[in-house]
Amino acid sequence: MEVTIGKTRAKASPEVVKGHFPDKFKTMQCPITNVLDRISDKWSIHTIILLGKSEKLRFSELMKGIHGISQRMLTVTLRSLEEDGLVSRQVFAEIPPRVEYQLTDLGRSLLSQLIHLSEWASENMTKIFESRERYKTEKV
Amino acid sequence: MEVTIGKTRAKASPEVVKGHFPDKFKTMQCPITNVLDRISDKWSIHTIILLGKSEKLRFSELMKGIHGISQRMLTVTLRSLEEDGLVSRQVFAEIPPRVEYQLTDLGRSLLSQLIHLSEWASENMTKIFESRERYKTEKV
DNA sequence: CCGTATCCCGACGGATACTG
DNA sequence: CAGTATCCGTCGGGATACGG
Repeated sequence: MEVTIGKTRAKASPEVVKGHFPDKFKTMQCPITNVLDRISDKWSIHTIILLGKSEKLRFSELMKGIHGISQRMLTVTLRSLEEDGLVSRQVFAEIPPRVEYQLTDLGRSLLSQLIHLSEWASENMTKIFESRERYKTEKV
Repeated sequence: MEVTIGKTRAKASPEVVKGHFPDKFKTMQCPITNVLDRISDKWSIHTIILLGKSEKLRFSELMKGIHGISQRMLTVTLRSLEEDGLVSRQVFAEIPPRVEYQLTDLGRSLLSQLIHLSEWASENMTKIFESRERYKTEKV
């Protein structure tokens, strides 16, 4: 597995090469990096894991389930998950409006990976915290 | 597996509750979130994967291997990986100086998780890119 | 209820210059 | 070589207000 990071633009104009890279160049990065960037997003991970626990969830249910997320970030997160085909969105023409989200097959296949990752985190966080403490005191 | 996101401060003073949360409160988040935050960092993932390919690597070798990273971010990344006990750092008292980094056992156990994740990414990125294209055209 | 639009602050991280 | 220190632009994302 070859992972190329950074911008893989062939030959950009010099004034673009220097300085910061605008958003439009992000899509031209290494594909794996590109995909991992989305996946590794904090809110995305938790949204997917939460959706994995229930078949379908409404917007407001997700808000309650993901402690600390703002309405804006939930919307943004759900849109990009939908864009990537990981989550499906169904709007009901009712009053009051109802919108239901659920994982797609692709989303569920990612879920299992994320569960492994978060299990690793929960199994090893004690070691990590101990290591941080050790590092802190050594620094003093 | 219960995942609590966000700030779990019990009762902060009102003027702190409102507005942004400074760095010092990040450590008081949910442990799993806390650990995942570090792990899901773009540069950390690639540093770990690169270190997984070789037994030991020098600072300059890592610089070359991780395309696009700055000296500053490599230093910062390596320090936090060392702090978390995922990477070990060995300094040789030579002129010119030599510093070698390698994964710890903990780091290697994380590596296998990350490899699974990036294999998932490379297996499914076509689907994801197709989905993004579809989304884009639907939006028009 | 489920968003979108706007404002705005502060963290992230690149560029650069300097050391042991 | 392997960093550290500083400056500073960019942008993620919270708060808020409003729309269908």
